[in-house]
Amino acid sequence: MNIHDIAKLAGVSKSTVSRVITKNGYVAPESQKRVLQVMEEVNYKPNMFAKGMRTNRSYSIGILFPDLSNPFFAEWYHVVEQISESKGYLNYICITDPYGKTEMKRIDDLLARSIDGIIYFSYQKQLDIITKLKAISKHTPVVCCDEMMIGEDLTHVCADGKQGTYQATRYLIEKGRRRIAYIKGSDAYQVAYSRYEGYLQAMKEAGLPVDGSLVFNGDFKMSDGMEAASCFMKLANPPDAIMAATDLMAIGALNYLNAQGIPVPEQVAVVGFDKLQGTTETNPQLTTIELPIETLAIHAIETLISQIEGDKAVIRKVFDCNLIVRQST
Amino acid sequence: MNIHDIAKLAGVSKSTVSRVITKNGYVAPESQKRVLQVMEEVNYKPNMFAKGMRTNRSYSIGILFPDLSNPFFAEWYHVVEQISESKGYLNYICITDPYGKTEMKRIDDLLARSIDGIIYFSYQKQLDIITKLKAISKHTPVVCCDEMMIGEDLTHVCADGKQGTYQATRYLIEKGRRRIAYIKGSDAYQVAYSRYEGYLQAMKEAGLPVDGSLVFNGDFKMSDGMEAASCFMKLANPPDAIMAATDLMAIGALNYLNAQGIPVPEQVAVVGFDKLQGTTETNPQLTTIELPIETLAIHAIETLISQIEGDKAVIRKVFDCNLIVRQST
DNA sequence: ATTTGTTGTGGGAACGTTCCCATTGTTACG
DNA sequence: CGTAACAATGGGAACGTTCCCACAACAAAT
Repeated sequence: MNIHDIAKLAGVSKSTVSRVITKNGYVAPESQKRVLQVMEEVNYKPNMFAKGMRTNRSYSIGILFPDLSNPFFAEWYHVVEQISESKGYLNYICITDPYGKTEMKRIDDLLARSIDGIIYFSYQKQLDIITKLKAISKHTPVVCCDEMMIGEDLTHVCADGKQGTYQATRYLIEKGRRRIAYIKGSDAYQVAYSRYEGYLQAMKEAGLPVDGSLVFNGDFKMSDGMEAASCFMKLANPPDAIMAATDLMAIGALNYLNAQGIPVPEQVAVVGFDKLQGTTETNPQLTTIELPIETLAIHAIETLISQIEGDKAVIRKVFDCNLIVRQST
Repeated sequence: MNIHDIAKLAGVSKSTVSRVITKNGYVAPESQKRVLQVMEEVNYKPNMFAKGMRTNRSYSIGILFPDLSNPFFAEWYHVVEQISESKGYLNYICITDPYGKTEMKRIDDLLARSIDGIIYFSYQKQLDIITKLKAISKHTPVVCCDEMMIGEDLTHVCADGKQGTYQATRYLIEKGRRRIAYIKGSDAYQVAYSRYEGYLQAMKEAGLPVDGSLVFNGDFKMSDGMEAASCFMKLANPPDAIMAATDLMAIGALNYLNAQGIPVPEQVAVVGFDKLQGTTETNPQLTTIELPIETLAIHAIETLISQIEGDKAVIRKVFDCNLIVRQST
């Protein structure tokens, strides 16, 4: 069933039908009514291929995630999907491996499908990908969502994890904590490094030394948090606060401290990062740094769509992370 | 840059270029080489709209999830994405709300994009959707992944949660447990009900009464598991085993029992469902029923693609869930 | 009375592929 | 040597849209 059949059934030309569909040009109210009625009756759906061939628009967006099992992405996408659908777009989701080896291939796959725009997430900063994204953005809008893109000449919408950690560290210092330990995420993840930098900066500004034995290299797992806390508390001079690059590791640390009967926050304060749902169910409730997921999602998709629909400027939006003070500090 | 330009650059006709691209028909090795070389040089990408208009194939698949925050879907999709990409397909991901109000709209959105196939997940059994899917599957392959579709005349690939729970319940009975409590998931979710049925069937077959006070209506949250265990253990005649419809609720129950100093598994055995990663880190390690996620994912996508590529039969694959015996029983 | 502008309509080219058909060599075989 | 089969090629229609263009009817302005 095509535009031609509709035209015949409604007793008009295909041009008139096209004008009704695209809402473009003059068409008599009566003709319009008849065409719409026929389209409804036969459940006419325009052919996207033919439409796309003429307009070069697919109403499809490509999104690259490094790893969907991270609840951040699931939550972010929930919000994005709703907005994009309401504006007429559907999203391709590609999972790139966390070490970025498959990103090029996925980007080419997406471009081959004439997507209208790309949203890009990654765990690592890769120069060849950045070069490619810049080239692509000359003709197809690209929105990057990693804070490692801050400073690059690419549209980006992200949160400032460095600022978040800096803020939390300063808060601990103001509350009188002096020996503040830090559980890092894996260096392979750029975001982990940014967070760590916020800690370093706050310590430095306060004139506090960063003791090497108070920095633990974790890998985001709860068990890493337990191990880190165990190492810290066995030191001759244990810390009076523990910050972790993720809530999961903070919960691990909390579990260790609870099991050992070390009072939190009296003896040791604990701060996480992410504001996972589970962090209100810990004992004591975990102080954490909130990643403004919904804000990020809304701005990412709205920025992309505005660029698809004509906005040409490079847009940079960096949102702050808020410290959520609860019982563990 | 189109097929015409390539033809001119390679000194052949567009027909020959087309033959090279589609690998269809005779073409001299020398011509082929030249064409491929030119395509490489100018980084030619065929126009999917034009291609699709002729072939009616988009190499795109639509997937409907009721809720991406459930780690099952994330893990399942990781596997599916890799396979579909290797076979030349990319996937649209739609999130339908858990109560199924937006499914119709999303299905229409997908069909408007001429997807080659649909994979459908839902939490609830809805007759109008089933009718629609059956109609669609006359021209576009549909694979359903919910066990509520067992028995319907629709291709499905799913796990048998009833069988899994049945098997685990029998195991507990064989080990001498007699008062077995069950923490249900919400009735709004078909899968929760199926699991519950397995429990009922095993109890009935063993001639054990199902005491109403030993069945708790939960809602999948960890706190529901704690509450359930608390109710159960305060009974005059408390259970000697607790099964839960999900690991998360089982972990909640375990936490309560540990906090109360009730020995697991000596006094009460605990069994979960899902085999979440975290279940090896509990104390004691949780016995659980394994949902064969990878198997489900592989068969779902391979079944769909085989149907897209010509297989016309309705295919039904139902996989067993395996009991993973660990320390909590 | 002629021009100008507005409203409404239909015809046809174009988008970039695929694939059918016709044509030309070349090889194989009776 | 004639014919059939095969290998290689190019021309052109078709897919279902959009959009430019031409044109008709009529109203308003000159």
